[in-house]
Amino acid sequence: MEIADLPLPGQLAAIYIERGIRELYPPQAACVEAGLFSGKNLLIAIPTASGKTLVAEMAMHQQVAKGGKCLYIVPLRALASEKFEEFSGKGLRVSIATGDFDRRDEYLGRNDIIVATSEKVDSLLRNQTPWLSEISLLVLDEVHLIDDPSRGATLEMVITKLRHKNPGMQIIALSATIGNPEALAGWLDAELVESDWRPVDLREGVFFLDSIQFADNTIRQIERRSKYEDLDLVLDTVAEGGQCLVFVSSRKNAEAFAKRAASGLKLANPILAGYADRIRSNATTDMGRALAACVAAGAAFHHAGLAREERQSVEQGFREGHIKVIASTPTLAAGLNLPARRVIVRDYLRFNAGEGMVPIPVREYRQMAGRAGRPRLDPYGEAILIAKSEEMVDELFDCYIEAPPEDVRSRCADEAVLCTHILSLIATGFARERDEVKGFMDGTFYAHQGENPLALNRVIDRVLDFLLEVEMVTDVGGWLEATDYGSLVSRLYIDPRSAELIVTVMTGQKDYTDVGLLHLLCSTPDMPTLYVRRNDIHLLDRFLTEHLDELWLEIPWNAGEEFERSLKTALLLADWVNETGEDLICERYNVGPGDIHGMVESVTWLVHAARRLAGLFAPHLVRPIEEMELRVQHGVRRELLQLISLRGIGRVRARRLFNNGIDSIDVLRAAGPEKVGKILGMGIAARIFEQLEGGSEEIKEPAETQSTLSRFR
DNA sequence: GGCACAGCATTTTAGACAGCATGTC
DNA sequence: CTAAAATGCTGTGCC
Repeated sequence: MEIADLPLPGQLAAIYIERGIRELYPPQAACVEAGLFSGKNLLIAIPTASGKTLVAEMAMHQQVAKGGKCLYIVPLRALASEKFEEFSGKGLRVSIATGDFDRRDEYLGRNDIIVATSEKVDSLLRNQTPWLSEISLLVLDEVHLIDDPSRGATLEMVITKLRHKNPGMQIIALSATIGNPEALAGWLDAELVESDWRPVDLREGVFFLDSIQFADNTIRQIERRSKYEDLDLVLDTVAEGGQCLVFVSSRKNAEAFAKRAASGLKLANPILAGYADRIRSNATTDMGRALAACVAAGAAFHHAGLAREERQSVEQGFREGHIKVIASTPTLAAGLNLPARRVIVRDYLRFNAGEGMVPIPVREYRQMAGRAGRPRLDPYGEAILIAKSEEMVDELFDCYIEAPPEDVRSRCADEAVLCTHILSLIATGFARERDEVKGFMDGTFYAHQGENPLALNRVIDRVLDFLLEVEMVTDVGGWLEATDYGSLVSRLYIDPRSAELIVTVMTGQKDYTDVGLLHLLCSTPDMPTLYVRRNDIHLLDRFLTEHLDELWLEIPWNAGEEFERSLKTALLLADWVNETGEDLICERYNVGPGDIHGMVESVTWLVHAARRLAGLFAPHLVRPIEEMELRVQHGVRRELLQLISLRGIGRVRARRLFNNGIDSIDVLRAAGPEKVGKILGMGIAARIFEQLEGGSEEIKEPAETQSTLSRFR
């Protein structure tokens, strides 16, 4: 099927042809035949990298040409920016909406295509964003994530809500290969397009000792080049001019493998040295320096502990072909499009709390294997599992290569997850009575799958009882309505159980303490907490003996792991707002810069929520929490709050000014550009003074921010 | 006494969404 | 309250 024959707006067809895309891949053509351009809903279950995005893009352009508006939902923020880039510059107005990056809502609605995470869309729905009802085409990237235990329900609810709102809307759902695509297609009233066609051949096999046995029964001997078999597999690919992606089960494994690979490869060239220098010069931790050393030799590791720049360097270095191997935790499995000639799944077991080492799902193996083979660059892709014993060879064939992927199933019936969604249903008027809530749930995938409806009803009743009891919802003669409290919680996008904990503790609290607040927030189900190691117990004990009275929450008599985790996390954050160096924090808590960033991000969101809740229930705490909100955002002590209100001044520069006797904006102004220039450099000083000239009303004084109460209603 | 090392005991274990209003070194 | 792999620790044997 030729591009030129499709009903595409002229410019898009021209762009495709200019880029060498003249003909559709067979699965893409199948989508057209299934009714892509005639408004049919489609569920497209085909392998990664076989052109799903293009299908969606064509439909979006056609839809916009008809005067429609498109919403493209992705599971990851990184994916949102990847898609945003891809859709931009093709004649349509494209925008991105994620928690960390978006344009203002009113402008968002003026775009033709909006790329957003499912949580962001949920949040927009909760805030009654008007343009959502104009959406005429909904694209769901990676719909199989509806099966994700923690986030799947959000996606399912968002889909259900949007369909409820816009009954005529076209849906294009993109999915990895799954076991029960018919069920999902049935729910979405969609035509199913299924295929295992790939633009690059994929050869799957199992490696044991010194040879790979492929699924087509061929065998490939791997030359012994090192004393590690898994490394030989890498060196073999590199010797042939390919790149490798190695999936392992833990960060430690990833780092260890990268180091081994580095010493096995021993590459050295100016480009790699350049990457290594870039990483090393920004590195504040041992981990960063280790990464730089690996990269210098052509290897790298990749996991969530890396700083953003480190991650980007690694990805870029690999994409450009200089870095030959990345040893990665699952970060790279589902995220960015980073293909390699050979994918090695070294660890097929992964630790799971409560279950021990569990085999990873087939779907995840497929996801990783799908990374093998770069279209147009590699002659073929290889996905290799590593067997640890002779018997495992056959077993790996049976359990992964030949195994059908798992079914997806709804995660809606989970009480904890449902709590937040039912509150939002009521707060936004989707449901006003108990039966309407249940009626709404009839539109979910859960109901479609015919899973026990009574069980769901029981959960709904329990959740509603909880929401009534904590007064987030009122029931006047069967008429359900969110209270101011409930409506705020829904819009803040926090778990009602978190809100309730925060509120009960805050209202019984007279004196504000930093640790009290931080520990409270870390005890909330919305806060991811750190793993507590044996050694940390000393740290925690020492803190408790000295600062016990500062905690807001009582130590439970049977203080267990949960308590220790929240306390450790709170201590890390307390260090952060006391300007403890990043390197020290990393060492003390055994985390990477990326972890710090993640935790700061989460707690900033929760401090904000706590401040708004304090506005309703504990006005005396608003001011100090407001202060903490800024401190946690910037990682500074109280004394720097004035300085960081200036643009261009962050944690480090503010501290430098302060230590040079400049402790306020007035003093800064009096000091003059020369003195400030000596401390921070002339360029920055100039920018600061330009800002000061520009009128002081632009500078937000932390002490003057408007009261929270007036903002609420 | 000091060292190497086997063998046993203990420790550790992936990821990443959301508010709000604009900018770090 | 999982189980595999990495790490830590103890004790033995040897010089």
